[in-house]
Amino acid sequence: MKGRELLINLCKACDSGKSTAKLHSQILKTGFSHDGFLTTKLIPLCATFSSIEDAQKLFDEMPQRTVYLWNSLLRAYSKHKRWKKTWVLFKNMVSDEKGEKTLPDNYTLAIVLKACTELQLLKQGKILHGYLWKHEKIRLDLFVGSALIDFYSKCGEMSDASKVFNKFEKPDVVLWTSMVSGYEQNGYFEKAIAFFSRMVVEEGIAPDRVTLVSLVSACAKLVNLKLGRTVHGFVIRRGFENELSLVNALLNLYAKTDSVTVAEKLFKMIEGKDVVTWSSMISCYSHNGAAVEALKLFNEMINKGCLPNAVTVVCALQACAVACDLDEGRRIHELVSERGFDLQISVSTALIDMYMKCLSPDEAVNVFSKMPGKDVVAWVALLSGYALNGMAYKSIGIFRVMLSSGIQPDAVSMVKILASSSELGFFRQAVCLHGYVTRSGFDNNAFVGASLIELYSKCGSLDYAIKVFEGIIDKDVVLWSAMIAGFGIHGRGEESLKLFYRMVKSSKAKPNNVTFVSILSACSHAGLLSEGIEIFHMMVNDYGLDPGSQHYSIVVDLLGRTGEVDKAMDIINRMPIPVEPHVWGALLAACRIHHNVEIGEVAAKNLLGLEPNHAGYYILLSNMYAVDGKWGNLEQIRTLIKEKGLKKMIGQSMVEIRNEIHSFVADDKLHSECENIYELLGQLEVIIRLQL
DNA sequence: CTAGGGTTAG
Repeated sequence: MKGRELLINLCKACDSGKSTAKLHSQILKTGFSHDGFLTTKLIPLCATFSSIEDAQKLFDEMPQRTVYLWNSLLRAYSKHKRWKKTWVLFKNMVSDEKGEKTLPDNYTLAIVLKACTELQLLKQGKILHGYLWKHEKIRLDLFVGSALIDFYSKCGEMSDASKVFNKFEKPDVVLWTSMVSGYEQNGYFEKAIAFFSRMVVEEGIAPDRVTLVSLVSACAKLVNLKLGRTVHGFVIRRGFENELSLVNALLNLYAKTDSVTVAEKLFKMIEGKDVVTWSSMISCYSHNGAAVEALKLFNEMINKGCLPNAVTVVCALQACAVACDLDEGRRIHELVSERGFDLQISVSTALIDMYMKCLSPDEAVNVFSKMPGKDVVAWVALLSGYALNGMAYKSIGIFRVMLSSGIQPDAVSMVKILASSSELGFFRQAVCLHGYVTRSGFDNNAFVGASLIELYSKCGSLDYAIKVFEGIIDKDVVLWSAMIAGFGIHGRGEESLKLFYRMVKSSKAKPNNVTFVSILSACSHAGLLSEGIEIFHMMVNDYGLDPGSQHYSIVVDLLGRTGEVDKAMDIINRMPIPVEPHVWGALLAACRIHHNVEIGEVAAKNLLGLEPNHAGYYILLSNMYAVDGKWGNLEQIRTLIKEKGLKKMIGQSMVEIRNEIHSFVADDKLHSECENIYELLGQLEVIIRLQL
């Protein structure tokens, strides 16, 4: 064999840094160091086994630079995700400055378009696309095509992606898949599914594992369990059930469709679980309120030697928040700091949220203040957290600071600030925020509209809520639900019912689980027992909806308020789903009102078994004993609270004086103090909200 | 020499 051929064959055999270095020195010795073909082979080897700098050196030493040589270096940088460098290199390649302009080929364009995608260089990518008009051969290359489609879809330009796709007479499965996942990633889930069925039914193209991943993701986002299960069946028939990414996507589907038991079964069957598998299952538990299982799994994962990544800790922190488990949350915080995960905004934000939900706002603020870059999600976690901790008066100030630091709110953050303000109940602030919503063009968003309705309702201004509601012509189900709830919290159950039936009769919007929460609780607040029970039956029989534990707790509450404690107990005994704490809580509260210590103790026993660290429930129980004069039992409970070191949220009261809100820790003196201020200032409204 | 995909925070 000739020397050069031998070296080429040696390239193929290289599988380590050592063998690469050996080969390199051999090439130098035998005088082939300027051989273009050999160097093109050597560059990727160097980049993988040695360093990208060494690969660059090889390139720099070449007297002549062919398009192949450029491509190998470009690909090396792209493999190392050095996108900026890739882009700069490409510009050097095609620039005429030193008279060494090299024309890019289809390989070059696929790489560079990928760099544009990652760097979100929309304008530059479009220029490249324009360049292709004159180069049909490159343009119709399938690899360039998929890179272009991916570029447009990741820049959020699906119409352009579709234009590229349509230029291909015979798109292959990758091109079809790029479109399906493009629609999926841009939130057009139905379109993704429609595109998939066009591909399979009309074109007869067999989807591969990647296509199915995108399809399953679309099902998960649409919370479409039925279709998802069909796809799962298809996956098994095609023999893809060991494809990890695909199974992980299916696991996520079951997580998002509240099919915890199915998810558990699938999880146990998965061989070679990776960090995504574990994270998905942890997230599944957190998402479905099974925080204890989530944290158990998190520890099991670590014990089994699977290293959690930033996403995993976010899922675990969510579980801590759900479980109100401050200790575990702090432990994970330590782990996060050790690994340096807290540099990621999502992790720090999850920490803020966790501390807030565990009622430790100081620790949350501490995390927030240490964050180097704060995005809108972090700000909103902070301001919602304050509201959650009884300091809603701080939220609006934080919102202002956020705006002045140049962060643009999105629809979700508007919903959150409106919700935080509704905790406060200041009418004037509601009007201001309403103005902001209108000026910023958020008023066509159904969720924002619903939040406004809720805000006005909670500020005591049903008239304004109705105005917002009636002002929206195309009423979404969330708007109906919000308005029904609005009447409900004012005790105007009859009007809630009227509105509910108006919706059923005249609107295209169909009541969903949330609507039934609103109408049932409206009935409960107004004591409309028979009407409420009728609605509950309607939900099951006419709408085929499965009542969640929230619906059950309202029905228990409804029965409890009207004194039917035994019937409430009966309902709980016949529940087809696990009885969650708040259902027992509703029963306990009813027992307190109606002095039913016997059932009350049953409720309390179950309740404290499920949530042993919730101070509120102990207080409810102790109040029940107090009403009944069972001071011994009461003392026991109080001691228990002390022993466990349970935290009760600090009650705060607020006064608005000349547009500024002042807060006080609630005590007996406060009421007279507020009254004094009110008297002193006469025209000012005084709001006192004492919390348990 | 090359492509499309899975878990996360308000």
